[in-house]
Amino acid sequence: MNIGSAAEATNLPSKTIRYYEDIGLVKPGRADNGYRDYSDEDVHRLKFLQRSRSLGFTIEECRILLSLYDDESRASADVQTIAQEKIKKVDEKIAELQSLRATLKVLVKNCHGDQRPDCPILDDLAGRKAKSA
Amino acid sequence: MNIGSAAEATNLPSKTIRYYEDIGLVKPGRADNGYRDYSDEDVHRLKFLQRSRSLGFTIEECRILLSLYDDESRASADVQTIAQEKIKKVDEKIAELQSLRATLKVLVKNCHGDQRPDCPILDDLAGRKAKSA
DNA sequence: GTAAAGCTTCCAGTCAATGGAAGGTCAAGC
DNA sequence: GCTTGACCTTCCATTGACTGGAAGCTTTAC
Repeated sequence: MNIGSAAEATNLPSKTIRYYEDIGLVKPGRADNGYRDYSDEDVHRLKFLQRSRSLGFTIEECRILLSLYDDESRASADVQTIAQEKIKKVDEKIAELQSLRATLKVLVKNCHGDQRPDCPILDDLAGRKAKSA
Repeated sequence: MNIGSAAEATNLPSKTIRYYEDIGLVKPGRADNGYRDYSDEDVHRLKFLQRSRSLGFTIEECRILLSLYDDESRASADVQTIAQEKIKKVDEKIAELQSLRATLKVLVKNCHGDQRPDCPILDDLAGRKAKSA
């Protein structure tokens, strides 16, 4: 299977697939004409990568997950630990964004949003104390 | 004021402050010895940048906000629009992370997390259908 | 035969810094 | 006066995970 078909099958851009090869995540064979040739197994690994990347695992985490996937004797607990750590990180990120959102909301609410040049958002960014709304 | 003091005053690393100068966001003067010399106004701009970056505005958005800040005749509505767009992006990101989190939770829940080699998380990543928990 | 699509490699750029090397300057202590 | 260390300078490389583009093959379609 050529890279274009692999790209279609995995929903990954060809560029990304070549990049994954560059960093050693997949090792497709080569056809006589020099084109990359993806086996079903290669495509499977690419799908694995697509799914785990879309779940927010970093490339290095994906590398570990793949090696655990390859390791017939791995402990299921090892994988669970990685996933749990990822959930924790996601939770932290969500909390951070929510706090950010709250601050932005306050700023927008206090801003009259018309053609006048005075703007409470800029005042806040500049560190000036805003009048209470 | 030397860069170290400016860094302390703004809670930004010196490296970052030099970078902001590189990309034209602040233009400190120079002392006779070649050291950067930050005026109160410079420090003020740096604080503005620190605050707006920490609120999730990109560098380019900060550049626009600063130019609006400099522009005595700007309309408050322009700033409000930028902030509202940012809120929308933050909302999208939060929703995405929450969906991600839900998926990870399901995976972890279905995983027995012991020393056995079979692992529903890897099965899912590999695209195999998991047995319902 | 020729044009387009698809493949190859290689290099540069993205974003927002961050790290480090090589070297100049300054203040304190002896 | 000398040394030590902190602080400053510039410049270049690296991060993460791709993405874009150029130059040049091969294959496919008509």
